[in-house]
Formats: sequence, C-alpha cells, structure tokens
Amino acid sequence: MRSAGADQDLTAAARIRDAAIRRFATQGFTASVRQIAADAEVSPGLVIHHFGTKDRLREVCDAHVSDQIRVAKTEVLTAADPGMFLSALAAVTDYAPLAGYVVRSLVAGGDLAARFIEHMVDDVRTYLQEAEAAGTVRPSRDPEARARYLALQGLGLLLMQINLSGGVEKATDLAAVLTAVTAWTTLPALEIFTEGLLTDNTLLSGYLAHVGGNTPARTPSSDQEEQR
Amino acid sequence: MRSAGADQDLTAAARIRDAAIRRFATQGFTASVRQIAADAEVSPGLVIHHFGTKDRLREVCDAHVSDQIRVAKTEVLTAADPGMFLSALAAVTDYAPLAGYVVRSLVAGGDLAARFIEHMVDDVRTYLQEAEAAGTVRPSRDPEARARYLALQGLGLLLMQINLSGGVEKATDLAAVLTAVTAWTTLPALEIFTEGLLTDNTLLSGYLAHVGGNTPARTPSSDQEEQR
DNA sequence: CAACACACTAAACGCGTGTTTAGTGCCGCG
DNA sequence: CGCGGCACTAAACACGCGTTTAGTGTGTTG
Repeated sequence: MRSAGADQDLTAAARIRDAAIRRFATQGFTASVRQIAADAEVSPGLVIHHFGTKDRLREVCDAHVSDQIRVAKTEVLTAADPGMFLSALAAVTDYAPLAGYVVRSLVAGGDLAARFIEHMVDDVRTYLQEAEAAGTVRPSRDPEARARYLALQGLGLLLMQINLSGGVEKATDLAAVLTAVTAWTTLPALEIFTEGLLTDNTLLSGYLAHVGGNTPARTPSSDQEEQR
Repeated sequence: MRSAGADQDLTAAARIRDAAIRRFATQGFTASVRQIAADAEVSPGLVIHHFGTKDRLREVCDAHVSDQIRVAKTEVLTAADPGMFLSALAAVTDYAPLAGYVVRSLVAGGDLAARFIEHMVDDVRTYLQEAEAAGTVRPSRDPEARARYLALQGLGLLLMQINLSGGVEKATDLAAVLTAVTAWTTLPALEIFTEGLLTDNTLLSGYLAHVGGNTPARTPSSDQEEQR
C-alpha cells in the first residue's frame, strides 16, 4: 500500500505538501510555514523555494486533496450519503487528514469547498434519481432543489457537530465524531424521511397556492414535470 | 430608538465593545486590536487598558451579544424556526452585527456558540411539543433527538450557505442570504416534512428491528413512552 | 490648593509571521 | 576534471501582532 510511515522515500516537495495537508487539517489554514517545515524536517526557506508562497502551497494542497478524493471516491464506490462518504474517508486512517482538510476547507469556504459541495449535490441528485426510478424514493416537485437541500443539510449538520465537539483537533477523533453523529441522527432522520413531520398538508398546499403563478425560487428546475 | 449613528454619547469602553462586535462580525475573530481601536477612534492601548486582553474583550462581546439576543428574542416573540430567528435578527439593520457575530461564533465554535445552539434546540423542542399537542406535528420515538436533529440541520444548512456565498463579509448581505436560502429551501423542506422522502417504511422498521433491544444511541431519551 | 485617581495617548518592546538573501554542498553533464 | 545547476540551509529582513511603559491632561476629593 501507499504510505505507511513512509517518510524518507518521498521527494522533499512531496513531504512538505503532505505535512502541510496534515497541519492544515488539524490546525486550520493559520498553521505556520515554520511548523510545516519542521514536520517535513526541512528548513522554512525550502518551503518557499519549492512553492513560492504559502498561498500557492495551499493551492497545491487543494489540488492534491481534490485528486485524492476523486481516487478514494471510486474506491469507495460512490457513496451518495453525504455523511457516509466523509465517514468512509475518515475510516481509513491513511485518508483521515483528507477528511480533516475538507472540513477545514468547508468552514473556511474556499474554492475546494465549493467544488466538493457541488460534487456532493451531484451525487445526491443521481442517487435520488436512481432511487426514484427504483420506486424507493418519492418524486419531487423540484428534484434539483431537493438534492441540494438534502446535501447541504447533511453536510451542515455534520460540520456543526464536528466543530462543536472541540474543533477538528486530532484526526482520529474525526471518524469517531462522524460515526457518533450518524448514530443518534439516523432515528430522527429515518422517522422524518418515512413518516414525515407534519400530520396534514395544509402548510405545503398553502405554500404551493401562495407561489402559484410565481417563479418558485432559485435553482433551475422544471416546475412540475410529472403529476402522478 | 437606541443607537442611530450614535457615536459620541457612548462611553469609550462601550464604543470599543461595539466596534469590536462589528469587526468580529464582518472579519472574524482575527480582526486586530488596532483596527478595532481605529473604528472606535481610540488608541490601541486604551483597548487593553479597559479590557486587559483581546481575549477578555471577546468574552465581554460574547456576553453582550448574548444579552442582546435574549432581549431581541423576547421582542421577536420567540420564533422557533432556527432560520427564521437569525433572519429576523438580521432584518433589523441595528441587529445585523449580532447575527454576523453569532455566525462567526458558530464556525469558530466557542462557548457562545454552544449556548446559542442549546437555546435553539430548546426552542425547537418546546415548539414541537406544542405543535404535537395541537395535532399538527407527528409524535416521535425520540423527541429530544428529533429536536436536536432539526435544529442542527437547519443551522448547519444556513451556515453552509452563508460562508459559501463569499463569507460573512458585509453585514447587509447577511439578511439577503438568509431570505434567499429560506426561499429555495421551503419547497423541498415542506415536501419532505409533509410527504416524507421514502415510499415505504422498510428502512425505518429495519433500523428499529436492528437496534431492538439495544440502547438507541446518545441523548437522554425516553425510549418509546407512547405507542399510539 | 494639593493630591490623588483615572481616562487616555504615543512610543516602544518582544514575538511570530511570511519571505528574501547569501552561501554551501552535491550531482550530472560536457 | 571542471563547471553549471539545483536542492537545501542559516540568517536576516520587514511587518503586524498583542501588550507594556511612561507620561499627560482632567476632574474629584480631602
């Protein structure tokens, strides 16, 4: 397998990049160049020599994490549940820094975060489409909005819980938090998803009547394509 | 009304505190003492003279925001929807910095954030209880978990959307983002809340069977107290 | 009136930051 | 062998940070 306490057999630039990803994941993007250099057993100057700037180092890290995620994703067989994916990612201790890095990116709100979320929404949408075709999921009046809603909601819940339990801190804890939150979350989620929350549809029909002729809202949707 | 371009008639310490809240809300807690001092038209030394330390200044801000929120809350008539409350808070331009400050706290994850969330969960729980008694909301097998799930989910969705649309940045934008997210969110939310997401209960009943004799999970709950 | 207390400022201190500069040793190529 | 290029380091630079220090004016109090 790749990297198992591997330190020496990597080029210095790669060691710096990996150390940076680890530091960024555990301490956030305020981690200093000197700390990263120390982790990579290298002088601070070399970091700049190879990457030019701390910001450019971060860009390289973003790109690398993005690649790693794409690889891991195909390995994990495209899990569509937003939580499940991060959880599976964090489970393999090798990939734990990746999950931490993504979490940091999400709260920091950079380019990587936007891309990650968009992919997540895409995954959820296709998953819902397939499940709907299979007859296990109800059709929606606005499938795009529903996919986005479910993805953002799940990721948001996760993030919320993560940096409430004392920040991202140690990477190993991340997996624990992820499984814990899915543990107490599944019951209410399943309840609402199968039985709903409200007893009647006065609110929904009221809302539908209210927006009747108007544009529903954002997100390119297809109004109602099937009535069934 | 309180404060309307009021600058001079406040004590210097109060001006510093207000400036700090504004800066923290728009730039996060890395805003410098010198910036805050400049905003309050005061020397950096005076900030420390009055508050001793930047951290203690932040504690004072936390406390003040906490108070302001409690006041605003009773004014707004205890809105239980997590989003609605923040939205109403941000709508009054006077309170906009408060909402920004809370958002910053939530992503930074301090004490204030934990307290705010706990209050939010409480509000949602009592709201659900009342609605359940009124017959508009279905009973849950674990009301505590459901309240926490709904609160964290709503807040998380909100946060996610806020710092994806370019950070908290300008306070006036915050209200816009809040109304925008509620706009495209209400349809999928109402759909799921009234009709559910799944077509049958195999997943739910399967899960219930699976955890059958075991402890459900976290959060002190009362197992199933009513079967109905 | 003298004396103390207090709000306040200007300037500096010490530190950590990202980055630059000058220099050293090694490695491959002509 | 000689020499250019490259990875790399040690030291320093410039800067912004939170905080400290010394000092000034002002209002209150004995």
